[in-house]
Amino acid sequence: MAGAIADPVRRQILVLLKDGRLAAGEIAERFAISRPAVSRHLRVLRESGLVRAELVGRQRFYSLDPEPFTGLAAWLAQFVRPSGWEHHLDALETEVYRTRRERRSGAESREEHTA
Amino acid sequence: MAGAIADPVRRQILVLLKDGRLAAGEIAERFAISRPAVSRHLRVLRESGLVRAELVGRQRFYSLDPEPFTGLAAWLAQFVRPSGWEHHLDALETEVYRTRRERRSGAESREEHTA
DNA sequence: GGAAAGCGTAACCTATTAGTTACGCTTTTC
DNA sequence: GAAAAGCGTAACTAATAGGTTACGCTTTCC
Repeated sequence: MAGAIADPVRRQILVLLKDGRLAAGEIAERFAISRPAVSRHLRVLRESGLVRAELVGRQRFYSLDPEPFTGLAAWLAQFVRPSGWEHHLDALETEVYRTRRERRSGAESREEHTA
Repeated sequence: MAGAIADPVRRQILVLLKDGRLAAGEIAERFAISRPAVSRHLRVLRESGLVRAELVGRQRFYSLDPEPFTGLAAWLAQFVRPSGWEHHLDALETEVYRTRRERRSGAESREEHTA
């Protein structure tokens, strides 16, 4: 996931998709690189779950899947101080975790390990 | 910046520094890889502004610079659904829990669900 | 002053990544 | 049914990333 966002082309693709779904060709023609190159970027985005493909005829429409972003946002929230909804995330974190733990009482006691 | 957090070792270093400053050696001994390898990760983090080094005697203390995180957080905010607390909670629960668990186990080997 | 501690850098090797061209498979169009 | 449109995949190449060992520079310690 974090690796998927590391590439500038992929980040740009995500921004493009923010306005709605686009066919693979429509995405590709907005970049200087070859179409297969874009196609593989799309595959990376697909495999990391950031994007979903929808087959319509011979076209492949790509659209954002916002869910995985939340994970990174939550991770990032550790480092960002109080502002916006990230703060809410941070505040919720403890609560949510506690609830979870209580719910699944007594399983999986993963221990620390300094590899 | 985005490239800096793409690497799991570097992400882990950032998490370590969340609790306060650490000398280069203290950081390095928490990883299985060689000290020079960690040293170069630290350089990447330094050059991307996520971390700052402070020379004390023959030691180099590293500490977080939280400011650059805000930029990525802002970029990321574009993609997170702005509506629906319920949705947030539901979607976040798993992620937040996962983050917590990673924080405790210190390893982080997940993060690839490859649809 | 010399040994050792603490870190960074250099040189080198390998695995991964991002790009290219060539090609093949469906679906539409005429 | 043949041509063309739309996309993905394969094979290959060049660049980059991340790891290792060897080494050099300061600072502390005796």
